[in-house]
Formats: sequence, C-alpha cells, structure tokens
Amino acid sequence: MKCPICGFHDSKVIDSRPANEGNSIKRRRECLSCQKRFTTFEMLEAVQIFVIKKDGSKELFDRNKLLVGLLKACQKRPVNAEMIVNEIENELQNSLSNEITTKEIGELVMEKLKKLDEVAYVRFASVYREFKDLETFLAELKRLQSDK
Amino acid sequence: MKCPICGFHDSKVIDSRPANEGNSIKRRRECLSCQKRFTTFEMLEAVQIFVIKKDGSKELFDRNKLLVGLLKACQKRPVNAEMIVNEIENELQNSLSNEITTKEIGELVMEKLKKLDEVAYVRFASVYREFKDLETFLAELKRLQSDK
DNA sequence: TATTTTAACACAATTTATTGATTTTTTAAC
DNA sequence: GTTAAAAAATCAATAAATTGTGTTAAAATA
Repeated sequence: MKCPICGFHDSKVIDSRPANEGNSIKRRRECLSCQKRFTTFEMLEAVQIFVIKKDGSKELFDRNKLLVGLLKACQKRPVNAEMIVNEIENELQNSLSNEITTKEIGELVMEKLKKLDEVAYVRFASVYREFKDLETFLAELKRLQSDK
Repeated sequence: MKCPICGFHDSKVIDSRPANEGNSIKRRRECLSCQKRFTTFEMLEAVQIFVIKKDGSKELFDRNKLLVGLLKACQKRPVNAEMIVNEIENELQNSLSNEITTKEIGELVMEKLKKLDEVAYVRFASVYREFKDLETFLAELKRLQSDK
C-alpha cells in the first residue's frame, strides 16, 4: 500500500489488530522507502445509500450530516452520538434496499435516542419532526411521561 | 474479520488487489462459517476535517456534499468529479491542519477545474464565489479568455 | 494533577495473504 | 438483446501478515 507521506508505492504491516468489535481491522504500516508509519483500516465495502427527501429528491447518505445533527441534540448529554451513527449506518448497509427516506432515518434515530436519553430524544425530535407548535411538543412530552 | 452476513467472527482472504492507484487495498473474503463472500477495503485512517463556514461555525468535512456540488458543475462535461474530490480529500488528509474554510475549499476546486474544463469551472465558480451580478460573471469570463 | 484508558512499539512463532495470469460472470450502456 | 467493460473466480508459487504477551507513552477523565 502506498505511503501517504512520501508516496512510495509499497509499505509493510508492522502490527494488525481487530477493531470495532471485529467489524474491521486496524493495521500499523511502515513505508518501505521513508520508514514513516501510518495507520489503516480495513472495512466492509461501503454501499452507496440514497436518501429520499420530502420533496422526492435523492441524495447520497451522509453519516457526517447525521452526526452533526445528533451532536447538537446530545450536547452535554451522556450519549455517544458516534455510536448511534455507527449503528444506523450498519443497519442501512445491511438492509436489502439501498434507499431510505429522511423520515425513516429520523424514526431510527429517535427510537435509539428514546432508549438512551430523553432530553436528547426530545431535542432531536423537535427538529426532526418539525413540531409546528407548542401543543405537539407538549403532547410528545406527555406521551413520554405516560410511557414510563 | 467478522462476516457481515452471519456475524461469524472470522473470515479468510481469497483475493487481494490494489485499488485507487495504490491508495487502498481491495480484498475478497470468505466467511469461515457460512462460506458467503464479501468485499472489503483497506484505507488510510480518516482524519476528521473541520470546515469553517463564513459565519464562523464549524462542520465536519463532507466529501459527498462537495461531490454533489461538483457533479452539478460537471454535468455533461468531460470531467471526473469523483477524481477531483478524491484529490482534495487526500490533500486535506495530508495537510498539517485539520481545519479549512469553505473559501479555501472553493479555491482548491476552482484551481483544479480551471485546468480541466472551463465550462465546469465557470459553473462552479458562479456558485462558489457567489457572483452578485452579471458584471463579475463576465469579468471572470474575460479573465479566462485573456489567460489563454 | 493523579489516575485510567487508549494507542504505539517490540518480538517471536505460526499461519495466511499476495501476485500474476487467465476465465467467467455480472453489470452497464447502446 | 448484444456488446463492452468491470468485477468475481480460480490456481499456483512466493512472501508477508497475524496474534499473544508485555512495555511504554500519550490522551482523556476525575
């Protein structure tokens, strides 16, 4: 594998460990020319997932976009946004279809958030469900309470 | 490496080839339990790059977002948008800083597009530089002509 | 700042991956 | 539907990666 520092065409593995619960392999490599070291990950081939937006337009699924949204909802909350995104990405990769609507993604996130942290859940829901007014917002909060 | 189909904890490599001009390695694997096959990629550890927007806010760099913009500019043009995005992503990964402004990204893209295809260049520039009026647009076109 | 967690480094014994050449199948384009 | 191009499969000879154990250094956390 090519060296990212000097561009030499070959490098050797000096260490290799399973990562992400065995879903990928982390390798430490050394350039055969400049001896510089770098890290690589071997992971499942990524399937391109298309997200269908409300207006019907298609976009490539973007884990970063989702992550940024989640990070906002999880600010100062004991929730690992990265982990949730990983889970969702995995689910998408493993699903039969390569398409999903923004609505469905939102539901997936909320399902997970609800179990982990109610505050983050409500924050996220308020954006994703586009609560039009205070009533719907309160209704959701009440629903949460009665669920308990 | 774990099988994505049955979840068994180990698999073996049955084929392995360089990909992306040597920047990654593509492997064909077979599950030791269910014998199903799947493809993996070994690639450089991705560094999170932050993009600083005009209003000062930070976002994670998103190659897909850039790709979508470029694809529009390159419609029906003999330019490989994917390749440009790859180049830029590589440059970002290799740069010392892990931050870049949207303006700088735009400049990078334009620099590359200019060399490859003028039509795509102008299309992209018109969006990225936010030409306020026809004059600036024409000025840019003239500058292009005189450059030749 | 003390402590804990995580990542990097080293090394040796074992096992598995790599690479070139060629064929076949699948997918995409016309 | 035919064809061209890309991806997958196969095989054999060679060389390289993996994995356990242990140490050290650097970040993250309390």
